[in-house]
Amino acid sequence: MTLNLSPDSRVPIFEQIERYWIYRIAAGDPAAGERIPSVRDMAQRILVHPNTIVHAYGELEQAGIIVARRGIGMEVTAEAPRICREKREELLANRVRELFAEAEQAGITRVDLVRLVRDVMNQMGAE
Amino acid sequence: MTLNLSPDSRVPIFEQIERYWIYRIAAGDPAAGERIPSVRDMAQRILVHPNTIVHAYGELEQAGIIVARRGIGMEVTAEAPRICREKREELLANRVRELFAEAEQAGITRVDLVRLVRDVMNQMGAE
DNA sequence: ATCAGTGTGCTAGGATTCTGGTACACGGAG
DNA sequence: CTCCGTGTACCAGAATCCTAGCACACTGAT
Repeated sequence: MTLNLSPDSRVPIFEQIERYWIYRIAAGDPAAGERIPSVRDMAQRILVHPNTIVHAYGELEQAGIIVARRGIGMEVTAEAPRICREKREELLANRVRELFAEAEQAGITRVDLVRLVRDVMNQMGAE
Repeated sequence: MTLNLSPDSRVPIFEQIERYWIYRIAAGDPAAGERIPSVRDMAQRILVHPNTIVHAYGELEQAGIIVARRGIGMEVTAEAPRICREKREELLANRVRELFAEAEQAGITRVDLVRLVRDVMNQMGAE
């Protein structure tokens, strides 16, 4: 799973970074007690200003997902896996809700929406 | 079909207005040759600054959906219905693609995604 | 003690979006 | 012609996001 930044996306970069770690921790890769890359390290990896990383990490810390250890790094908390799995569900559910809302405003019936979903799925390949 | 503005949404207000008319024209309500509300009238209706309406209408005009008639108003072009139906499909298809992309990044299998879609659908009621 | 690496705090500027206000040009009704 | 409603053009400010740079405080290894 790689972080693929979209600078032109409407979701801010700091939030793309935030989601990236939420999804990774939810998947169990950086487990509780382990650390995620330092602010400067992460900034250099993805070619983003350190302040943007600080912003993203600040959100994760406020959510209780990581804890800052001065001189050490950012450590994944014990509750992080549970929190991240919850947030993952919430994020995707919101996406689905947005899709339904858009379809409703567009006057598209659910049948046509299902057909559209199938078309897109086929178009993306059976991956 | 009512314009329900979301000022806190990530999609700019001018683009919400633009989509609103695309969906309405695609549905055939303001037919070709008819007019949509003037800049000032629309601004007063939805309590938004006229400049924001100008921005939205400018996008519609550049897409060939409306044509500005000075002293008269904004008139729906003959090609507008076709253009708007195409754009409607494109907008929704993009939403679906975004959902799949997000699910993939989150490490969610398609089976679980389908289950999530059903849950949200049931939660929204059988409307 | 010294040093490198870490998180933290601050100020500043550019880009985009929206709001606010003003002025000008065009067309139809009186 | 005069007036009103129309689209158009400009300038300015607030808010958010990102970039940029700098200084400071803390931790561990040397």
